[in-house]
Amino acid sequence: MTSSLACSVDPLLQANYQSFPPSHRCKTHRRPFHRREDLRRLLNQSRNCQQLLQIHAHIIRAGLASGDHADTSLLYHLLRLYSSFSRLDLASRLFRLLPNPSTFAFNLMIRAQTAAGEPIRSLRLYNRMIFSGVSPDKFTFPFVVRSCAACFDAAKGKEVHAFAIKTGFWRDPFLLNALISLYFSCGDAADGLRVFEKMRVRSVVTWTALVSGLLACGDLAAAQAAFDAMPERNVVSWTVMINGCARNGRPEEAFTLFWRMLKENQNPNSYTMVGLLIACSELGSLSLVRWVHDFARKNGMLKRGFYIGTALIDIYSKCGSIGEALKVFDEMPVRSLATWNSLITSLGVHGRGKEALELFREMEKKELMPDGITFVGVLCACARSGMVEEGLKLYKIMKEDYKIESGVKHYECLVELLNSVSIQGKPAELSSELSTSAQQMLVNACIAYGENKAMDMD
DNA sequence: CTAGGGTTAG
Repeated sequence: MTSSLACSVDPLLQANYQSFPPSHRCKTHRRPFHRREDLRRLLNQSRNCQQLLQIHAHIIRAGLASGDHADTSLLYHLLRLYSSFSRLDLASRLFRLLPNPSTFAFNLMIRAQTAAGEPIRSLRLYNRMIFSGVSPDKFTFPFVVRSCAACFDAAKGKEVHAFAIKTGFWRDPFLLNALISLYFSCGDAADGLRVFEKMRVRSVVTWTALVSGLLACGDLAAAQAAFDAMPERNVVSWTVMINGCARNGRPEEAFTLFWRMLKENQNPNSYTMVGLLIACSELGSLSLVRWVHDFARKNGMLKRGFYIGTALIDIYSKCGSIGEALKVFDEMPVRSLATWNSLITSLGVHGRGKEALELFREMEKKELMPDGITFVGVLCACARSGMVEEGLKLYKIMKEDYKIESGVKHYECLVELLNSVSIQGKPAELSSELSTSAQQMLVNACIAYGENKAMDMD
């Protein structure tokens, strides 16, 4: 029974087909599907990745995955669905097995790689596409330019730009808008502006890309002028401008823009709220944070997503209200790593080290991968709550178990840890306070920190 | 299958 699957190339899928419990397999499908229409219908109805894998197995069994009867449209459909479920791993496996990947297949993969935060792979794929003689189309170029932007590679962007001109896509608005963002985000304002000026039809998106680019270069005045000159504005344009003011030391203007936006009947969304919260942190006004929070709640923006919640935790804490930060965390429907990091850091800063560590443990239990920022949070929490031994133990865990490189921030926390020993009035002989291995680690850390500052403190 | 905008360390 395995033979028909075995020739089908991918052990993962073979194992997958076999791993379905017989009951499940039989209930939905008595026997493998052979008809393309059935398979297509199933693909259209699929709600999760498990189902996709199952259908994939059926496609293979029906002999439609390779050879003379390969049904490329089915496979491309499947490829699209894998990437829409953010399963880059499965998409790449499938992609590798396609006999002659079409432009469409390459486009899907190039886009999926960038979306997964792998812009370099995305660019490599583009190179391979060109090299193997598959012609790019109008979809390809915007994806590739966005990958260049993610790599801050303006030179590669120019190459792609040139090739797009050569192949006749020089006036594609999707490409040109992407190029504006690319050049500005690489600090190349002159080229960004040149693209903008050459465009004959400028959509809201084009204008917004310009405003956003000018803000990224810190040119608030030019951005403001461009914003005022826009023929029409939408939520994104307003949000970009609000965010830009908030991040460039003009929090009041961020709010002024927000009132204007409401007056012009533009509906703000969660992106807008985050911009306002950044402005709040600049203003340090707890009541204003509460107002924004309330506005977001009343407009149903807290029911999904984690950006507003994460920003709220950070800002409530910075405005002194750790209680409200905790409440936000508890009520969040979804959390990201940054959400956890934010609360851990907040608790630490507020001297509630024990709770910070509890939260860290809970995170580990949930098999959420901590990162360098998490450890800055826990180490700082330990330092401020005088938990020296725990701090050093965590530092060790960070390096040995999680293989996270320590950066300057981590060393700073270690120095603070050391300080906290003397703050507590225990004179600087760490010997009485720390285990031998802890002492050794501390010494090593201080040496690695590169200066004797740390040692001088005791 | 296309575009422009967001969270955490300091």
